[in-house]
Amino acid sequence: MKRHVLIFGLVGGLLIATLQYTEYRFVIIEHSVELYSALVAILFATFGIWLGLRITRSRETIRETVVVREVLVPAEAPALEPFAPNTAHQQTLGITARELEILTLIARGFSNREIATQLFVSENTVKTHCARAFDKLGAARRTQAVQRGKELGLLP
Amino acid sequence: MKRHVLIFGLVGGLLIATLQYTEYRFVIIEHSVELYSALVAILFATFGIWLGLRITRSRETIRETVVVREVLVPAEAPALEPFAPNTAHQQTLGITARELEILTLIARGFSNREIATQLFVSENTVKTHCARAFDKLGAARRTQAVQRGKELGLLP
DNA sequence: TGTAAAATCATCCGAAAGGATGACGACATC
DNA sequence: GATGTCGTCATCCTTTCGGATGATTTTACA
Repeated sequence: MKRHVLIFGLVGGLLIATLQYTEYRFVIIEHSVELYSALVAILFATFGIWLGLRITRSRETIRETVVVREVLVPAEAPALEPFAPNTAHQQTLGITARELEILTLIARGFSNREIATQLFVSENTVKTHCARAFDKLGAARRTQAVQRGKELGLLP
Repeated sequence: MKRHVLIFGLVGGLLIATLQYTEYRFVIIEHSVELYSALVAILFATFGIWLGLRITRSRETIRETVVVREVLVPAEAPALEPFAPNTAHQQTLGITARELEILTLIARGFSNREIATQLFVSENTVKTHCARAFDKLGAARRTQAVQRGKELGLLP
């Protein structure tokens, strides 16, 4: 904690030094004194805020060690339901069955190559389906496509 | 954190230096001081905002983990909204809070670059966190990591 | 005060993914 | 027979990811 005060003083001194050094030039430009003082004020204000945040931080971390260690069993075992994809959204978006099939495989974490192997098609085909599905979902990445798919109830 | 102070001082000094250097030109262009002051103000404002976000970030993440653990205490009632990640699995796998944070952003479909922007860190850092999280989860791809994370109750 | 864990950042390199585009055959429908 | 959709496959090119590795800084804790 001592270090912060030291840094504070150091920066302050440095600013004051530069202030003294550049003072004369600023006098030449009339009315720039107010500007300059405002700048310094802003500078010190932000720095002060920073310092305040910095100091108040270490106090809250102590609380963390107190609370920990409890629990288990979030109970996350949904029944084996066959999952019915939302065909309404699927059709309005124009997503074909094949594209949805590939989307589910993407959601399970398979790569394009693995998907191609599983479906007995070429990797290029998978990529084409991907591109079309992404376009229809408005997704730029497969993770985004998965997220959108789950939002729309297309994926389990 | 020392680096921030250094950057702070550096930017300040640089600005003052350029101020000195360009002073005469601004004298020639009469009364452009207002424009100049506005520019400097904007600069420092953005810098201050950046600094503030940068500083408060780590504190918020810490506070978040505290809240999460407090939520976990009533284990019998599976509350719907605030989603409590399974800390048991998280700790046995050695997944840190930061890694989990990045995992959730991955699950939401963000790219590494987007995540880096949101968290105010470099893309390289995000990639490092990714690599470690993937390793701990036994995942080779981000989609796979998301799938594993959901299986383990780490992600909503 | 020293240490260990965590977080940060970087570089190199190869693999994977994505965009754009064209093409071809099967099949259904009008 | 013309048209349209779907599935298939390809090439070229760019971007993104991921692995490996090393380094520094910050934080927590003993």
